Amino acid sequence: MTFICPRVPRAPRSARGRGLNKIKVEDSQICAFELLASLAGKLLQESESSASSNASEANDQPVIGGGGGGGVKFEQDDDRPLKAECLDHGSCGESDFVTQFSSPNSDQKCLLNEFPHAESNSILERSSVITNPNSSKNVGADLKSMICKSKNACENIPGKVEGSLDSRVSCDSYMDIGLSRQKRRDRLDNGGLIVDPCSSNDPMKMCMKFPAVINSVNNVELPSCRDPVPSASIPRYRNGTKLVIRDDDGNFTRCNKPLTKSKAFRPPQRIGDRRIRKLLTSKYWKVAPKLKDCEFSKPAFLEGGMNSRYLKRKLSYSRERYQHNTFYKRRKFTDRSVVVTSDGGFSSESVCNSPDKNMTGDKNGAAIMFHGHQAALHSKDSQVKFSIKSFRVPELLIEVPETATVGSLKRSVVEAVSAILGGGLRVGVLLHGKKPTPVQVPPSLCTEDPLPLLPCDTSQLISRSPTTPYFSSHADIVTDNTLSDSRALVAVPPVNAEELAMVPLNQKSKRSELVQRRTRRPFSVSEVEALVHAVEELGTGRWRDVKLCSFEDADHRTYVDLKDKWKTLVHTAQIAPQQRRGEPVPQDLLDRVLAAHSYWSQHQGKQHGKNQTAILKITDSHAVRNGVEDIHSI
DNA sequence: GTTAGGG
DNA sequence: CCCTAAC
Repeated sequence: MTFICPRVPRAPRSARGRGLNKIKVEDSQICAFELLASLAGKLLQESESSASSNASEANDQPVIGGGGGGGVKFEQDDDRPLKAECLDHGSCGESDFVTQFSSPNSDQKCLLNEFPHAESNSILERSSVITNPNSSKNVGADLKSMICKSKNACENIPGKVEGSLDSRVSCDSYMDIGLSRQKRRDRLDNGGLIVDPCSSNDPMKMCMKFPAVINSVNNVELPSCRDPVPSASIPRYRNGTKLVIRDDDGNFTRCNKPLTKSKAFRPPQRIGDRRIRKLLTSKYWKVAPKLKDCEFSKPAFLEGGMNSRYLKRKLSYSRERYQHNTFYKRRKFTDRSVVVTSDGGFSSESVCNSPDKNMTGDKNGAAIMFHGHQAALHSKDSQVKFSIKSFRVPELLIEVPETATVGSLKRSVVEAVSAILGGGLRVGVLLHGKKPTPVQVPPSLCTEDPLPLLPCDTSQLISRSPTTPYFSSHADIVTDNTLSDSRALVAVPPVNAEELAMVPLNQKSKRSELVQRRTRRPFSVSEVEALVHAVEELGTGRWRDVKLCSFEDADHRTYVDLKDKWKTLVHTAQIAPQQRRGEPVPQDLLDRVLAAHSYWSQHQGKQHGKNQTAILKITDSHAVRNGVEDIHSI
């Protein structure tokens, strides 16, 4: 899975910004998916294997993933006891599962971290579970795992885990995630647990297929939140990438610059609104060299809490038309900083809206949120839900114009990634070396075939869910314990409408998804009357004047709207009453519409003055009811 | 930025 | 209502 796009070399400022700049992100490539799959597999595995464990109050949000790697957080349901082996700790206060990924290059084996028993909380439990995948088939364990990007991670200390975790990703159609009883005490200097996506059996092969390899720099650490030895902990953000795009000047994408002022004379909103809206169009998404990101994004960024509509009005008398959805959506995008890192990592960090504010992502990996729902201990149903908060794209080349602005760069990245993932995401999980029953999840919004994101055999597809690079999408993996063969069921719950709206699933829907239509606001009779009157006076070719004349205060009516309405009015007046829909328009108004339409059609509509008088006459005459012909006679 | 039309 | 070509 290599995505090649133009790269933007980090050249001297002078050099950059000239000619066609290209951005290439390819360093420290990581197969986030592998990692994710591995984690998911572990989780599932754990579910199965874990025979008994006390549920822990997972108040803390354990975070997996060091600064460099994807963070995976496993948290246990408060409500539901986790059936796992607790190490004499009774209840585990937290289910922290910290994992670190080390550079795959160096070692393709999964390293097992050992956590002090005394201090380990749920981690120990989980570790034990992992260690003994086969120990129990009763999956009472209720795991709620969340991969979060957390700043708290820094506080976490890598712990040791008894047992070994072997996560491997097979090169064939699916990811093979398995747990190995064999303890691998290979530890990285960072002391993190290493999960190597690459199959230990055939590392080379793995690497070849998955260019993205975990760099040592990008190790994912799974520190134990309760690790007694803070010193062992590795700063999460050591290598963590806060995705922020900087321009050549080092300016961050988030712009504090206020929106440009609006014209004093004409309704200022036009400029801003139009511009904003245009920016949202595909054309601008591709390249918006001359547009300042700040112009449209700033409010969203800075005014995160503000009502988008309010912002617009405050900023530029914007019309509801553009403000509402546009800003809203943009804010959604912009709230998440996207960074193109020189080290090749593409990732995003999203503002986690979830209760867990500790969501942390690793630049190298994907952050996965696991929602564990464990049924009763005796329940046969065990569910593990996870959502991908972010993940890394091994290679992404984006071509941008030299004049590209920060905003355009960001959009380009988003677009490119969206294109890559637009078709959906395939995730294969293999538990205990068993091939899960392929489960196809109808992509809720995908209309196109998914792009072969992974060199996997589609036959092994067990999960296919629409997702996006950094915008949270939720795919729930449900493990049905009733299935002895470790079949993993993947359920894709309805996605939040807003999320969907902001997540382009494919090229085709991208535009439509990006810009939401304004809410429909049918013209009232009074509005129609005002419109008719204005057109009678001004003609049909001066919509801006019509707007200013009769709808100046109606921010939600643009002159284009008025023009459109007139068009529909004319049509309405020409069809049989039975065919008309919506709020009935008084026939007299429709007659006036026809009259004016006919008149201005004959008079090219732009002159008024004398014509205005004429139209007034027309409307007052009975000729109106007799159709166009009568008007001509006038 | 507006206008005019198709979608 | 949206999108855009053409002004």
